[in-house]
Amino acid sequence: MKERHEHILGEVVRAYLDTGSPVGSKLLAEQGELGLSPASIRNVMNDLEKLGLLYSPHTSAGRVPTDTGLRYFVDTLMVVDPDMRQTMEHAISDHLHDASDRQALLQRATSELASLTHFAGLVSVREQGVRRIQRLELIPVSSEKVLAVIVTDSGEVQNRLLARPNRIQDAELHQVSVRLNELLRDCELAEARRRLRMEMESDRLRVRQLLQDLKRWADAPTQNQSELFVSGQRQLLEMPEFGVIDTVRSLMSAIEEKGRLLDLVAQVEQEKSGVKVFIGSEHALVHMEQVSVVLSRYEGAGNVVGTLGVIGPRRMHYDRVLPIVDCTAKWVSRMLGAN
Amino acid sequence: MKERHEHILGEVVRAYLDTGSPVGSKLLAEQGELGLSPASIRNVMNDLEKLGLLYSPHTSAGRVPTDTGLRYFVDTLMVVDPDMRQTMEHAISDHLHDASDRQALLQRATSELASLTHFAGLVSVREQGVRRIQRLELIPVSSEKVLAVIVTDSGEVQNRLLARPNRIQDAELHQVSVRLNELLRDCELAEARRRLRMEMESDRLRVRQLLQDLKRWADAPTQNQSELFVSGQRQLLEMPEFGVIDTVRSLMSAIEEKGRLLDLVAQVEQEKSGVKVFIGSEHALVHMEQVSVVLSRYEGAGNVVGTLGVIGPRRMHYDRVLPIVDCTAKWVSRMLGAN
DNA sequence: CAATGGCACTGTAGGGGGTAGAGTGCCAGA
DNA sequence: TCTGGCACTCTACCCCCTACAGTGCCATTG
Repeated sequence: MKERHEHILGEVVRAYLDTGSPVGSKLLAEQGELGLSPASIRNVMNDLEKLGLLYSPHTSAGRVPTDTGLRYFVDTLMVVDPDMRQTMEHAISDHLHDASDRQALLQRATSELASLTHFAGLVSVREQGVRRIQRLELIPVSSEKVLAVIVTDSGEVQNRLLARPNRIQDAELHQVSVRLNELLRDCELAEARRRLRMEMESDRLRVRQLLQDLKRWADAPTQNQSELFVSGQRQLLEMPEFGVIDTVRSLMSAIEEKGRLLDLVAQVEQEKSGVKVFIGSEHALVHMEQVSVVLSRYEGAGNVVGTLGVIGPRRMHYDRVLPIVDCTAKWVSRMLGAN
Repeated sequence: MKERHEHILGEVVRAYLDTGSPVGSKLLAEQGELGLSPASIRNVMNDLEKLGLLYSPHTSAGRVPTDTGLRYFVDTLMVVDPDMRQTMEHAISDHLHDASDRQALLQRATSELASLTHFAGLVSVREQGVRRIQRLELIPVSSEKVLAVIVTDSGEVQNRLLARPNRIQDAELHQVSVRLNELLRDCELAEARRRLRMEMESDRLRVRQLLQDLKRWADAPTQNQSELFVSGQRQLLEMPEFGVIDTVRSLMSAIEEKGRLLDLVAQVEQEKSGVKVFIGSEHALVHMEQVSVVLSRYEGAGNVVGTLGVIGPRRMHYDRVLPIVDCTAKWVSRMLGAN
């Protein structure tokens, strides 16, 4: 591909990203970036159309970049303004650096992604491999309830209210707590279940019911093993390309059917790191040909792995969005690593 | 108002709720419910229009009930099918009865509201009056982090990860925990702040930094003092009346600007209990004249008070939605009371 | 006197035709 | 190799027109 072709493709993409409407040869010529007459530009555009990088909606409209055209732009033509990247990085670190816990961190990450890009921000968490119990604590809450707190090695905290065994004293409860901690520390979930069952059988602790409850908890399919945080859906409604209610509808479905979107995409990038872009039909999500997804993987201590990014219209300023997603992923990784 | 007028108003409302389009005299006559000719029906409809209960979008369209018309229907004409109510009650209790904690309960309540009504379900929680600390626990998590858990008298649980004081042993940490429990038990937040400050000054515990962190936590504007759970926004997109993107937009804004919606409405029903309905412009939310809100108050142990309900199109089957909201509120109250 | 059938009136939805504008492809000429 | 010119094509939009639905009013009827 000749340099001129690349140049013109770049201009078409830029103009299209700015305006959203098909761009014609006249417009580009008047813009004066390339010092060519409309006719010459038309010739080149014709070539680009034959190459499958542009296409015209109809005879008398301008040209719109195809998915492949945008991909070419993202992969080879796009340059990221270092100043802009710097600014973004500041904004991101400002918002993330003092998050109090993992939950808060990820929540802020989504909302920061959303507010910087004006699209919907997504963050998914997945525990890779098996979780270990790092700590288990029983806290008397009332005469009938005990609060059980479990901390896993990935820094996740889970609470549950359990029934308090009859007439058990705070002190005794504390002993049970200490004993269970010895028993279950650094235990995988499966192992924990096994040990709890054994403990129940020996019933040394007069707290059969409590153990039963704990075991039931451990038995429950660990639903939040894969979570998804989303924010800024509303901003998608502001996008002119989503004037058609149908697109919004499928977009929202895709987001609400939580896992599917990210699971699907996360599979693809199992090994790779760095930012990945799925433009239009590349992600093969039905009815979402007008939608692009920009994702990056992040990692933290204790086998925490996740994917984070934004979902928005195909026509987005990739040169802005990519660095934002990239920086956010790096910061989240850093903060989870320091945990 | 004569019986015939009421009868016809009822039929108009029912037909409108079913179809969503203006209903004409011919349709009602053919339906055969009232054994009158179109002309007679027209006369009555004319009266109803003068009374402000119906209105015609234009000369040659049928009639649509006004907000006042719908209100009259809801207040005096509507009858609730007891079988239907029974079925709903079963569905609701099935989904709520085994919720593990408050958070889970309320979350389920929203999603149940949403799935039964096909509109968006809302549940807000507000701590009425001052919260007291019922229990505070410090749990060592790693060599650098301590998990602080606070249980309030309303049964709410909050976690936060704090920095672990240098070289402090588990045993000592436990002592601090016991000591703080004595100090802060049954304390209001303001009082807790005061005591923490005093404690910090005397610095008996060599854990100044930890106390500082705790105090900062207590200082933070208690954001989740008023929470809002929402689910089923997506279903709103399916409603034909929201074909116009603008309505959806304002609806989503109203929902996202969390508190405003419910706060505003909750004020109105400070003292009253039971289900309240706000039809169209009655709630005075801008751009939401086509939207109705059905709410009910619920109460739980420990000063927990909240509002719960659905938000949907003005054209909703009130005879279905009202009992659903009512039952849900009753069940949530019951379960929070038993806590 | 209440109910009805008839009739003229009115506003909307939706289809057809006509026009302005934008952009293209191609070709001849510099 | 680039450019200006020209014929061509397609859309967006405006306007008009008709079909239709439902009304209000009035004279008539039981």
